[in-house]
Amino acid sequence: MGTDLLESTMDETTPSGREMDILKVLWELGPASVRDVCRRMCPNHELAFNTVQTLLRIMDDKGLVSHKRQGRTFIYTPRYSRDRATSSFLARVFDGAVDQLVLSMISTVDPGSNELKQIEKIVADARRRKQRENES
Amino acid sequence: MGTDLLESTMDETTPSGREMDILKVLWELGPASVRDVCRRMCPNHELAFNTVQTLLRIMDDKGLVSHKRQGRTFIYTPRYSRDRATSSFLARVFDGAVDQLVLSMISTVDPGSNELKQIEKIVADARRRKQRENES
DNA sequence: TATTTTTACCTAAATCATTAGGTGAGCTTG
DNA sequence: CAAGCTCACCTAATGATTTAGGTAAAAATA
Repeated sequence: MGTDLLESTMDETTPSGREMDILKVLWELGPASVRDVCRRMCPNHELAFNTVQTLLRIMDDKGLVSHKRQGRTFIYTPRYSRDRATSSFLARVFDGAVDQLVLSMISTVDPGSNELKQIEKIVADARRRKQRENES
Repeated sequence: MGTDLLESTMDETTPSGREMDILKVLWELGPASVRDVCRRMCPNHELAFNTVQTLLRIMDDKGLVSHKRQGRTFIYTPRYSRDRATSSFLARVFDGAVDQLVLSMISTVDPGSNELKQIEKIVADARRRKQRENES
C-alpha cells in the first residue's frame, strides 16, 4: 500500500480524446475505411477527411489500429479494445481496486432498482461460472 | 441511439496523465502543499519541485484543483473526484452503459469467487437501499 | 479522351502537455 | 545581521496532439 505513485501508468499508450472518438466508431462499425469513419463520425464535416486520415495513420503507427489494403483503399481495424480501456482506467484511477470502481459507478450513475438487479445478475452469473471452473 | 459521435466528450476538462498522478496524491492526502505532493509523489526527486508546482498552477487554472493561502504557502485541494473520473470514463467509452462496463471489468480483471461475492454484495446493498428509498 | 472524384502520402501550423531553470520576496538560523 | 532555504511567480524548451492543406496516382464519369 502506498508506493509507486509515479510512472505507474505513464508509459502505456493511452488513446487521446480524438483517438477515442475514432476507436468508438471502429468498435461500432468494425473494419472500415477512412471515408466510412468520416461519414459516421462527422456527417456535417466537422472534421476534414484529411484530418481523420492523418489520425488513423498515427494510430496505426502507435498500434491502436491496423490496416489492410482493399484495392486502393485502406481498411482499418481497431486493435485497442474497450476492455483494454477499462483495464487501463481501473489501474490509472483506482489502482486496480475493482470494488472501489463498482462503488464509484453506483454512486455516480445512481441506477434504478431494475438496473441494479440486472447488474447483480451479471456479477452472480460470473461468480457461478467461476465456481464451476474451480471445481474442475 | 447512434448520434453525436463528435464533441460528446471533447469539451470537458479531462486530466492528463501527470495531472492524474497529482490528483491521486491529493485524494490520498487531502489538502496539501506543493512540497507535500512532491514528497509523496517523488521521494527520490524524479520530478523537480518546480515541475510539480507548475502542474498545480495549471490545474488550478483548469479548475481541477483549488488553493487557499496558509501563511506564505498555497494549500491545494482536489476539485476533480474519482467519481467524476468514473462518470467521464463511462460516458466516453461506454456511452453510459453501466452494465457494459461491469461486464468489461469482470472479463478484464477476472476476479476470484470471493472478490466476485464481495462485488455482488455491494450491488445488492445498493439495490436494497434503493428499494427502501422508493417505498417512502 | 478530358474532367472530376477518391485516395494515400507528405508537410506544416497551432495548441496543449510536460519538464524545469531563474528571480526575488519572505523566513530561519547561525 | 548575513547566509541559506523555501516559496510563488515568470519564462522557456521540447515533444505530443489536433487540425488541415497540397500532390500525384488511380478510378469513375462525362
